[in-house]
Amino acid sequence: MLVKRFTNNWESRRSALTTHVPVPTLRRLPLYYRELKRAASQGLTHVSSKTLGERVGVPAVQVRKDMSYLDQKGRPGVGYEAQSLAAHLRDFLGLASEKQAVLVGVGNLGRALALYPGFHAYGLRIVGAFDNDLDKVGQRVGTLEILPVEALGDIVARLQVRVGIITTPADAAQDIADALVAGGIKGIWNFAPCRLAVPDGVFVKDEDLAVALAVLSHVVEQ
Amino acid sequence: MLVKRFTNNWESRRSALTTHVPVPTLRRLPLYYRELKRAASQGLTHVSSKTLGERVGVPAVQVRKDMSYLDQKGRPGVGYEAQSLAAHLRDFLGLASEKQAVLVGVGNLGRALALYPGFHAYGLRIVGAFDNDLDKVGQRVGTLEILPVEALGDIVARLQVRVGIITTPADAAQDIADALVAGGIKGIWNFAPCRLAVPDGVFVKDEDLAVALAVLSHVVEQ
DNA sequence: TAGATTGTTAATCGATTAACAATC
DNA sequence: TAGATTGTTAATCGATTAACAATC
Repeated sequence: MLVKRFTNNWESRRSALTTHVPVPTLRRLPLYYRELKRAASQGLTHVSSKTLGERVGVPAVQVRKDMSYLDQKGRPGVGYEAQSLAAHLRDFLGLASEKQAVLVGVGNLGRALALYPGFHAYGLRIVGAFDNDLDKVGQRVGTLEILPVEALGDIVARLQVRVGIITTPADAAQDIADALVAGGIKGIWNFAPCRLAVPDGVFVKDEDLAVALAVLSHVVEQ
Repeated sequence: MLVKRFTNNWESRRSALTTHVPVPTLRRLPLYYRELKRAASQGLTHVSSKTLGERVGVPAVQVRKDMSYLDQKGRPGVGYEAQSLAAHLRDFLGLASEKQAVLVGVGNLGRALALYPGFHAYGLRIVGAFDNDLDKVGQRVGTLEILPVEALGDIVARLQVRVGIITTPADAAQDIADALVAGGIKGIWNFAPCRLAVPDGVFVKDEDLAVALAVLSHVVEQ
């Protein structure tokens, strides 16, 4: 069932993505995970695809189909075991193992992300914050000292950091991406409003708030 | 070509969305807009679908197909007129007219969004910031005074605010959504990690950072 | 057993893309 | 004109969903 597939998706590119699971399914998994944990914390041992679907906003059959990609089985007439399914999703999504990340661009957004406590639950730990503004260098965001961007590639390489978060203006983003790639980064979470050129094997997730805003804007307009 | 369509998409729900344009296309439009403006500012009068596609990360034929949904014509052998196409996209997306928004939940993320200057270019103006923490009420974010959530519904109704931004914890989000809806809101940009129940006609755009993070996490894992 | 629910196949739906004639 | 590029039809691709037998 292991399928090699080319993903041309503009919002999550990677040259040759080898995976069991369609990207739309992959995006639903964290939602299932969230609701399974919620159910478990409420003392429920089992959750049906119907219930889970309602809480996440997809049809029951979609839930079952998604689970089939992961080879996760439920009990007919009963449902899925909440705890163990949550644990499987957590492992599959790689939320259990801590992943180090660096954040580049300590503006308002960068600062908010650096201070956001929720990432910890998803296994992300920001171990370095960088900025090219020498006035900011040396200051702190939370417990982190802001470092000069010149040190970026070196530190990424030395600490073997896997994830880079770019919260710089658009015109700086490509240089930052290049430095991250040179340091051996695996994935980039790009909040800058531009497309990044990266080599094969580096995954880019664009998080362009303007895109969401434009869609919202259009729909609200009339 | 006006088609009534039911959208069951978990990440952008609305009961009966009446539109010319498929949602995937709609999400590419702001990217085209961005690159067309960039091209125009560099003095280019025309941009081909090939060039535009390259900058946005989609095939040229995709660009042309998307433009055909909007009845936007290019000149064979020449391309699309950058200025006028950008203007059309701006109008279509409703970026030209200013839309008022309220923001609820002035934590780190809420504060960052409230201070984010980029929204202005997309026609969004945050006219109110709310929090249920009485210690925060009366303080300022930028030029805005933080107001108590009790005043939310009333102010939304009085100012006829169209957009609500929720940056509260998950357990508070539904109550906030209810208050927004009661005030007559049209669209909700929901950063809280939960699904909101809203009546037909209210559009919800979920912006769950954990979802992006989980996908990134999975891909980077191995 | 009866009722609930799963897992999977096949049908459907809709977006992407290939092909190519039309046009500047 | 020749070359570039558009616009659109039809083919393809892949995800969602309906249907239903299997199972607890």
